Amino acid sequence: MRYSKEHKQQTHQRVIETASHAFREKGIDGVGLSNLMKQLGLTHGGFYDHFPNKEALVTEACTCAFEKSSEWLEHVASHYPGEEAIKILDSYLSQQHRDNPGDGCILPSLAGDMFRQPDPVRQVFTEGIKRYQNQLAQLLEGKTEDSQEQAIALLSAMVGCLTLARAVNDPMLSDEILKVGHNYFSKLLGLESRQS
Amino acid sequence: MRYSKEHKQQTHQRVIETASHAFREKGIDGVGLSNLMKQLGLTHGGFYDHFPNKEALVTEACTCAFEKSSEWLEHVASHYPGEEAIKILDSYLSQQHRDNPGDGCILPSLAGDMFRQPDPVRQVFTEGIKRYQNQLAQLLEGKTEDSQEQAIALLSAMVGCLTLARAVNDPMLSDEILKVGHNYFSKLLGLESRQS
DNA sequence: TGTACATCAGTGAACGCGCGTTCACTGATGTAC
DNA sequence: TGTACATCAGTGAACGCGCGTTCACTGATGTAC
Repeated sequence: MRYSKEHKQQTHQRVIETASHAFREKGIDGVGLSNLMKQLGLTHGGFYDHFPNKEALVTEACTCAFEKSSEWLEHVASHYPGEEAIKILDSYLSQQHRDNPGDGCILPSLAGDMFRQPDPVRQVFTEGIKRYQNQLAQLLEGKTEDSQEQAIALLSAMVGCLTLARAVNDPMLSDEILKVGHNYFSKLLGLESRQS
Repeated sequence: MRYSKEHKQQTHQRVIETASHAFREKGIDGVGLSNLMKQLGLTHGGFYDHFPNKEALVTEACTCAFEKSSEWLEHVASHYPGEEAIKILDSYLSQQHRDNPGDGCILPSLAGDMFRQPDPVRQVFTEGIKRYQNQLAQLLEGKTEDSQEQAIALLSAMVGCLTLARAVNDPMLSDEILKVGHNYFSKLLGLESRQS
């Protein structure tokens, strides 16, 4: 079949977005290219018209996931001026986020495997984390003097908290981890005094 | 070959301990049973004299890793009375720990994959995390009223911090993540005022 | 003390399976005349 | 407007590979006599 000029680009983008979701949900090794293409109504052979190999897809899919997080941060920044930080905590440490890894932040899903990945993928993560840090720092700016440091501490804490909340199979413990994390990490930001 | 009575038990234990290290270093899917047995000077066929399947090894190896963490906490508790919390942070967020995942805490290595694992493995993690929380809480007891909550918040934060420090391939950023995490999370514990 | 035998931890060939990757092919469509 | 052709996104059989798992076998050793 021959298609319009943008058709191949669209397919390329669809593969990336489907993969981005699937990787977060099932892990990188948990997603086979054959199954992935089938999800899109295509066959596995066509994959190599779009990417030289699986690793290239992984880097593009991770880039895409970080991009989504960046957009989310911008969205929060523009819609909740003055209470960005607490909104980020609310959303990041929500049951909704915990229960839908495929739609959420890539860090709790895949960061734990990063030190075992080839360098191009780690590179994408490194840049993604730096960008995350910068954007968070911007939102915290003015509230503290060391917003860059606060940003990376907050990101670390949120990632760990969501990771543990997902890991346990006891729903009550999981809920508690989210609740306690939300409570303590807002203290970390000095938000406690603002709220009370 | 026929051996002394304890010989099989010893082999069983050696498999578990080698696997426990290998899983943390290479991930569960990254460790093949054939290679694992070869590391021990055995052949892959013998594996099934010790375990019904790989999943059983995974649960035993994870249990073993949590046990090691528990011993480490006890060690800190008995050797640094009065400054347990800061010693835990020092050690957990150290370059040594970051650079040796195989010998370290299982959580930054494998917790991110747990929500994709079968239930028996998640069960081991759930119990391990509860035990971690209780032991940490005991060390914090007296310093705060809500030591259970503080314990799980601290654990979350440390796990996330080490995970990100390992994920990035920029050594300076990685060091900074550790340093900033150490700084901020000791604030979270109210240790800052104690030290200054 | 010496010999025959039972035990059983460990061996290694073989299995089916899904993986990433390759490649000769297809066939609908845009284009040239 | 109608026809022949070139394009190229997508097809699907085939590849080698490592995986988890099975199983008939081995052979050193403890034990019985």
